Amino acid sequence: MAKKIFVGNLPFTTTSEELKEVFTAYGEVITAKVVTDRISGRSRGFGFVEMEPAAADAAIGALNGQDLGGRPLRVDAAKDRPPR
DNA sequence: GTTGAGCGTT
Repeated sequence: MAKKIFVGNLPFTTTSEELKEVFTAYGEVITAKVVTDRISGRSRGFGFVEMEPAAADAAIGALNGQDLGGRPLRVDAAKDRPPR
């Protein structure tokens, strides 16, 4: 199983393809998904990326705190679907 | 046509 990465603070126009493109540049992206609000059907402005541990570490170290869309991108290790 | 802390569906 690969490592999960939490990606936040991204523009509302960002899609899963964009997220995958950005993360695939640092390693093999297993799955990339942007979380959209199921209640209203709009993007929540954050998503999840699954990659290998080495690639995930490289992507986190490279994209965490970086500027994307004019805002500091937030990249960190994600939790395993915690209950709200 | 709007918004801005956070951890997602099968």
